Amino acid sequence: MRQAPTTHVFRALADPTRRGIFEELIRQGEQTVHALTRYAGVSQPAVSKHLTVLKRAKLVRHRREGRETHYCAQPAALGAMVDWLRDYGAFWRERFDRLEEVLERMEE
Amino acid sequence: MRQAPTTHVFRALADPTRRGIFEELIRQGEQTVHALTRYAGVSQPAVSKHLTVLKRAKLVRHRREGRETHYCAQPAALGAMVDWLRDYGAFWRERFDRLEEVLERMEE
DNA sequence: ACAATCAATAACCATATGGTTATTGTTTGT
DNA sequence: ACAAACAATAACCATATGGTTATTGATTGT
Repeated sequence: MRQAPTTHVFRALADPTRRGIFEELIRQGEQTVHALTRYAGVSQPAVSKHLTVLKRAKLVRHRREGRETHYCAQPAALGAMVDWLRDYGAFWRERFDRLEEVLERMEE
Repeated sequence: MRQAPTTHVFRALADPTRRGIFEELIRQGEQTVHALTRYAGVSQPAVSKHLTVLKRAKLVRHRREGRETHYCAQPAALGAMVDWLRDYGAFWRERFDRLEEVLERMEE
């Protein structure tokens, strides 16, 4: 059974270790697998597998540079999630007000 | 290892069948397990288990009425996801513009 | 009273998942 | 040339997951 892209994104971010890796890439920018392994608290192969899952969801992109591989976040893939929330979550107010503030700050 | 509430929400919505049940509850409002089973395309026990997972994430609430149980969506639990997106997804523009449109329409 | 309906639980199963250690293939520094 | 470093892959393992059928408990209609 082929998975819809939305499901790929949701599933990829469902695991806390994997979400942590993605968050780290957002915060710190491009990182090598080595650096991410130091951060993640699991083995290097585990990190590589997580990165594969994130890559399948298009949440990360990689760039080879000699013996090291640099990964960076591609937050555009979060679009699927934002769209879904707009469709199914926007009925409910409040939290979106705070999001609106963020948007206003972004206008500056 | 205890799971953070954010992880509960992400995990609950990662499964397509479960997400479908939640979407149905958002769209159609309160439903009995029976009605959801007709919709979901899996067995009644499977639906019950999915509802348990959604309940753990506080995405649904239930109300007993005689022999039937009525479930309804609690979209407030999506707040965890919106917050997370604001923190890690808001760096990136475009899709948020469309979300902004939604917010503007909601002003009316 | 009793058959039927509804929903939860139990018991089970196959597969997916998240982790490990070991290995391999490159690339790099000396 | 060669040892070390980096990252991917292989092989493996325990447990979680998503499904099933069977059963149970409660409620309802006749």
